[in-house]
Amino acid sequence: MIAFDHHSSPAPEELPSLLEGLRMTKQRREVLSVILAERDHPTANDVFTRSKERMPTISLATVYNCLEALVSHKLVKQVNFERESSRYCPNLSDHCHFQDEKTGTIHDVVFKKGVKLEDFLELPQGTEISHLELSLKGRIGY
Amino acid sequence: MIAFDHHSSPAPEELPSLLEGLRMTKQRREVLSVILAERDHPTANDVFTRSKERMPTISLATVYNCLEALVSHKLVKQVNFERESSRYCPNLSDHCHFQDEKTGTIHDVVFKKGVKLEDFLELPQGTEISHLELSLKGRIGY
DNA sequence: ATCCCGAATTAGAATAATTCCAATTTCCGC
DNA sequence: GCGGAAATTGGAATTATTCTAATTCGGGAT
Repeated sequence: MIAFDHHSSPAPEELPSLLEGLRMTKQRREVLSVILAERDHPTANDVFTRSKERMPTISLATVYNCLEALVSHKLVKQVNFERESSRYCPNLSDHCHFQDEKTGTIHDVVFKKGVKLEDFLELPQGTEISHLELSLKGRIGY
Repeated sequence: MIAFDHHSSPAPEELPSLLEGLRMTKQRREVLSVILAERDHPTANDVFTRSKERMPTISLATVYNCLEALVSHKLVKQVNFERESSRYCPNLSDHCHFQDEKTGTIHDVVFKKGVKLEDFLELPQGTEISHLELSLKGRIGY
């Protein structure tokens, strides 16, 4: 459709390394599968609602716990727009997010092939970036 | 010191246009002066504390109101790091933020001269970006 | 298979940042 | 100086998230 929305889930062969040290409980599997099922960047509460359909006993606290476990094991990315509630994203490729102001929809936006931070930022040498989050808002040419 | 921390406040001649339609009450002036006084990216609560020294009757709600007025009139920028509380920044130049994980200190980081979004992002044509926020975390080569 | 123990889950309470509300107060234009 | 719209105020309300303490789960050792 549009150039947004390239998508990449973990290649099957790299899953084991990501799972290292993460006990894959049924709640975590459920939460992960909810996030993998659609790529619409659900909030914790969205995930909670969807998870309950197949696992009615799951609690919101558990959803938060699972999300934090999945994020810290890099199976899922956490996405923030200003002070809105966090959203979760199954696309593990290096990318950032664009929120359509008209609809609220969030689209993945990929970096151009090969660009490095130093190409567009005046970063003092020796700076090690451990985390980067780029969030855009605007309108699409409909 | 380091290449971070370029700083630019509004040029005196463009202030009038920014102030257009903004009633500069004494509370707003106080809040603005607190933010201008240091470039340490204070939170709303920091601003509240500092403002109270010279204006003991100011309320937290007013600080929030003033901040929102100043931000929407582009006299101040709002800075977000994940879900931390918002911080406020007097640097109006196009820039982004780096948080030193060791100290928590936030540094301004400028974009390389002349870079455009399309240079490093795969943006579908026709996309109009109205807001961009890039937040970095990491360590400085001390 | 059973026992043990640390880890995960749960419900609900607690916290923190921010926003809302309704009652003044301020202050600009007449 | 007066009227009215906008701003300020204190406190209550809201919202997302985290914490707590009790319970349950599940994998490894026996």
